[in-house]
Amino acid sequence: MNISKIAELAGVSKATVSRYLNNGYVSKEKKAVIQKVIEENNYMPLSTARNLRTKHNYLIGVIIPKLSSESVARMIDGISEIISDTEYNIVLGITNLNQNKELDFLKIFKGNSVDGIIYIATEITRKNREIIMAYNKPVVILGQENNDFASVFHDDLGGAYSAVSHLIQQGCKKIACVGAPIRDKAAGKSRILGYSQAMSENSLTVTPSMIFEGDFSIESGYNAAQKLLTGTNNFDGFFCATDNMAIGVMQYLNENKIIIPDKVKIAAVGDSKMSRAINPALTTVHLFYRTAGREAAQLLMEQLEKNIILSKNIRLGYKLMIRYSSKAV
Amino acid sequence: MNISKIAELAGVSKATVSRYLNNGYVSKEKKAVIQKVIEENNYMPLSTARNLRTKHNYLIGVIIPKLSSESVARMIDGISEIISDTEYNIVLGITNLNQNKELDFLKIFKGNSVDGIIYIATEITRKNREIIMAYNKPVVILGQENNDFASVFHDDLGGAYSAVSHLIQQGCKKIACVGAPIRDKAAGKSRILGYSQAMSENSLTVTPSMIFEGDFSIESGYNAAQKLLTGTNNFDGFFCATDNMAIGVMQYLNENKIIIPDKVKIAAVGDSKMSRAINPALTTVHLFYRTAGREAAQLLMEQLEKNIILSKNIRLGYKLMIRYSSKAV
DNA sequence: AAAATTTATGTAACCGATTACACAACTGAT
DNA sequence: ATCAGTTGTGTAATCGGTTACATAAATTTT
Repeated sequence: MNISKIAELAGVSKATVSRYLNNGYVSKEKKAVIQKVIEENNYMPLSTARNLRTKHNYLIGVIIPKLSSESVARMIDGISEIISDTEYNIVLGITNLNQNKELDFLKIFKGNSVDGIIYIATEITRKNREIIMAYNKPVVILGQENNDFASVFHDDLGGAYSAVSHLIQQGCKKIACVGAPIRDKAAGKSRILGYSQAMSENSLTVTPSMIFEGDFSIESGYNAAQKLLTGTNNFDGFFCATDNMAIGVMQYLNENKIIIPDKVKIAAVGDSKMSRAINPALTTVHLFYRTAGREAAQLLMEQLEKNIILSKNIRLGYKLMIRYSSKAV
Repeated sequence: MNISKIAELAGVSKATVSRYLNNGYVSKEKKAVIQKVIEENNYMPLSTARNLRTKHNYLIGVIIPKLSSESVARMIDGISEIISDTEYNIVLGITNLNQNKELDFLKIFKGNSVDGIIYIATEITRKNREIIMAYNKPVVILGQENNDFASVFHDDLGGAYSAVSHLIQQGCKKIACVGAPIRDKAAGKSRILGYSQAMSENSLTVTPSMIFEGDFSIESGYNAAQKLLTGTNNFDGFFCATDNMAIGVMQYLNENKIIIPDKVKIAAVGDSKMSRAINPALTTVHLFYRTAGREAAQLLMEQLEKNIILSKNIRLGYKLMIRYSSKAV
């Protein structure tokens, strides 16, 4: 069933049917006939054909490192909240933290004709930038600041800074840092920087041996605690770049009967569901992931609607959620 | 830049360029020229045009209730693992547990021309079935058994049965059940059935007041515990249809100084990351979500490749992960 | 009442690829 | 040397919509 058959059955030209579908000039009488024929035949225009002519695809590509991460899931939920009011749909590109896959998806999406891209990047390399530059459709970088393109990001540095400052206020003198990979600008570099800044502003020294680079996993948090607590190191605080790694740290402390928050206080970033569920509840920085997703989607939609390319940058705040893991005793 | 321009620049017809792109007969010499021109111009064929002609879209629709659920995330990870080896991409339909949205997506996907659908359904109503029936492309129902269409699902009943049997073995006599909405065939109905079956087979009575219907959330687990433990009820065990709700139960027990597993033992279903992270670690049934996603994707791919519609049904097993929360004291 | 505008409709071109068909040239088998 | 099969290429049709253009009728403005 196609537009020509419908036109034939309705006794009009296919142009008229097309106008009916796109709210063009059609008389009441013909409207009624066309509607009837369409309903009877359960006709639905083939989007491919329309897309070819109109150069619209009503698809936006979303490139993400992985799904099984609460922060990513929340951002996508935010995106989908905005998208679902429009006639756009989301095409997912899951890279599994593989740099080449990111490039692949950028290429595929270019060819596969999505109308725009939301890109949750870990690291934006020169190559990535080149591809995006050559892409003549709107792109929004989500989760990290970027001056070349539109971006929506969190105040990772500020968040980390506030968490570490809080630990210091609660009496910590020697705070370890379990960071994320530094090539990850937002979760890695910025949060470690926030840690360092808070420490130095409070005249607390930071040595490289106080910092462990984890990989986001619970296990790496566990390993971090194990490694950091060997020898004469007697930390009284842990700052973790992610809740997940903090949970690993807590597991290790637990197993070794190091009481939280009596002996060691902990703070992290993420405010995941788990941070509230575990015992003791974890002090952590809330980042507005869902809002970030919404903002990114809105920014993309604005560009698609107005058919322009913006390079607006939106920074979102944070909120320190103080819970039991950092309580002064 | 389109195929005609490339053809012109390469001094051949566009048919030859198309053959070059699709591994048809092209002489070595022309191949070289075409390749050069394509590279110089960074040409990439417009998928819309190809799709219109070939009736392929290289897109599969994945309908899910929500993303911020570990089980769903794991299933999609499994799907994407299989998909990423092909030239297909995933179009996401997030329904937010809204029945109408499910219908909408089924319709949109039909028009938007995805080549097949993987449908993680909660409840398959008559209307849903009708739409899918009318859809002449392959559909795989993921997460619940279905005789009308291809499906990949877990042994929810068996899993729940084994968890409850285990609690009984550990000495529990009076076990409460925190279930999921019964209209959810898999997580709701089947798991409650598994609970009931294990109880009755061990000559333990079940009354309606021993069952609470939660909504998947941690809060509903908390509320369930609160409600179930009022009055003279003195449960010595809790079976929860999901880890999330079990965590809510544990929070309540914790706050009320009811020691786990000494006073009350707990078992759940899901084997989420959280179930390992919390203290005490939660005994829970592992379901092979990632595998399920892979199987569903493979089943869909098989149908797409062979251009047939199958209604194969694949049941996956389970594995009881025994942890501290159900330890006999 | 004439002119200008809006409404209504059909014809045909177009979007950018694939592919059936025709035909030629080359290869190998008889 | 002839015939069949494989390889190579161009022309033109096709997929199913949208839209520029032409034209006519209905409506509004002057």
